[in-house]
Amino acid sequence: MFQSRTHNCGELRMDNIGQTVTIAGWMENMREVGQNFAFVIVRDFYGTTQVVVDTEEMFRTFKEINKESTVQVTGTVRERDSKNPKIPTGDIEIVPTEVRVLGKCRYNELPFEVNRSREADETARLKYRYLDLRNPEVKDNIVLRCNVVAALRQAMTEHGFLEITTPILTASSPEGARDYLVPARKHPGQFYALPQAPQQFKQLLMVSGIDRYFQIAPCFRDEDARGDRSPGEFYQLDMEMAFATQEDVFTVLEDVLPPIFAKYGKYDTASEAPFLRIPYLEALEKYGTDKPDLRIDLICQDITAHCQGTEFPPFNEEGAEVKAVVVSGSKLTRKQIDALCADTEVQSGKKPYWFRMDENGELVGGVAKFFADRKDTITDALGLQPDCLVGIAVGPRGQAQKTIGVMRNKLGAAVEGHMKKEQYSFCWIVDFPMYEIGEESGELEFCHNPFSMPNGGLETLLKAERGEIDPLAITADQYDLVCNGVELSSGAVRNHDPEIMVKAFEMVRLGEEDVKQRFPAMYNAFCYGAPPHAGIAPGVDRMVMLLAGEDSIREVIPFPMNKNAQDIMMGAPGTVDPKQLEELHIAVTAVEEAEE
RNA sequence: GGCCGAGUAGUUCAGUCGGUUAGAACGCUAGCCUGUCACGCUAGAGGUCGAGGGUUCAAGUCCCUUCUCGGUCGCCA
Repeated sequence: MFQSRTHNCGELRMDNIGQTVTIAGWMENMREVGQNFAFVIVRDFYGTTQVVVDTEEMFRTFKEINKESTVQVTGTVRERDSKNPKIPTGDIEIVPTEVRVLGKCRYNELPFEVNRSREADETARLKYRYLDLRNPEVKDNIVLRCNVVAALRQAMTEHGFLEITTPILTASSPEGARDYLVPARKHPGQFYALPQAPQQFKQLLMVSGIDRYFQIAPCFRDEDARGDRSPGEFYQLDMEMAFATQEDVFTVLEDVLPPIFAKYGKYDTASEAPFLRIPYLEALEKYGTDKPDLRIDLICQDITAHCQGTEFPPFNEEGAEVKAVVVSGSKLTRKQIDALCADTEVQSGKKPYWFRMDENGELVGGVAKFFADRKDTITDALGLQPDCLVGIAVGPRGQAQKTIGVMRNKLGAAVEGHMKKEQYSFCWIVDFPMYEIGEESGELEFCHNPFSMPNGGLETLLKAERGEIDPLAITADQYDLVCNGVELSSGAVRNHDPEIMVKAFEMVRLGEEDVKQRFPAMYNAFCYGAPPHAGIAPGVDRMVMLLAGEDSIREVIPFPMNKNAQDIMMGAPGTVDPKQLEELHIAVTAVEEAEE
């Protein structure tokens, strides 16, 4: 029979010497170092403890047990002959008197070695996630996640926020990502949708008089995965404040996040409150992206004016802008530069160019010859010194910015001394435009979401309507929190006025009926007296990923799905019993047909 | 959906110009070893080279098709 443990595998010390103890855990290893003499390592959540085997009977007992079986060991604690300072329990060992197998591991060969699971094929890790999680390095990320979530809860509660859960089965939202749908048994042909975010509910809570709301909220979006984006589902620290401005929201996060990053982060936090605020357009111009990695000290520049009249055709294309990023002290070889340019082209969709100033102050390599007739001007404009490498992007503004932004990241990481990798650098991106010209439609569309309050309110929209200002110049108090080039969070001061909401929709050729139809609950609620309100929703998974210093978001999710949104451990998604489909009034078209 | 990369022993990988019996490390099995801690030493077992087709006297290697996984772009209010 299984008895209670007296100790876990991480706590025995010199003080326990002489005591009779019972531990339990997984048999990690058996090192046979002599005839009928061996060391057995037992591992549990808390650590590992060494059991010394020095009788023929015990040796035979342990030798029959497959690694990774669970065992219970009762014995006496004694001081080790040779101690191991690398292990917390390294001063002691247990001389066993009784050993019991609690859960047999039936296989003497595992899909991977537990302690080296991070090197194993990801598919195998995900299929045998329970083995993967036995690896302390893997488990620690999940423990970190628990600690971070607990700290977030505590901090938000201390700031007067109430944690309120909102429905998981709700209505499909007409905007945004693809929905996950759930058939409604009692309503043939109708569907619930899993929430992409609790956006509308939290705004309704504001109208309800809840002053400060938060939730560690599950969000569901049926979009493709990325390294930093889990397919299907993820968690946000969703929050909203009534009678609040953008600054009020910033103050809360600048108060809540830094201590958590300081306590649980792998690196130091470089940013102090208030975090740097960068207007959206300035971010695009200086960093080539709206999620700049401020650990890199490079700034992009526009050199369009200096490229007029060059012999290089791309510089002279209609509407082309030329952007440059200069990195000093470059020792990159021609081969390295080419590889870097190729990577940039893959990621930005546009080939970048380059030239450099050599150690003698001559412009050489790449497109250098096109600048030969204006060497002094360009040297002056870019502040070139010997051993400077210049990355160049050409194209319509957006394309050129994107390309130079990718180039900036790559050069910053590749050239010594331009990136402080081991720190957290925060910034707010502010003043997002309210509208943009849609690439497909060619007409005015909402740039991000339609819930934001345009700066200047109704008056601004009316001016735009009268043609007094460019609608593209209208900004919103909409903001992103960025850390190390990762978009941690997006938020806004919301539009709480039905009249302004309708007007905002009219700008994109929609009207009152569209607002009512798409957001009936919110529109109705706002007609009953809504407070001005603002909020934000930092991604929990991404935050933990940054804190853990991981590049893949799957390392901080307990049971992640693979790239194709499959849980190969559980077999999801999978087919279901025809009877279930019948109850749900669902007919499945032949898959082949669906794929045609 | 596009592009790039990968798929060879239980695992991680190597495999030259197409050429004899497809190798290494870890793991596994057996033996040796009384202070190991990534224990060490000796020996052994273990392969549908992702799948299908083709070229060839001969294919892990070349060609075509296809599947799977990863990265990336699209997408992600």
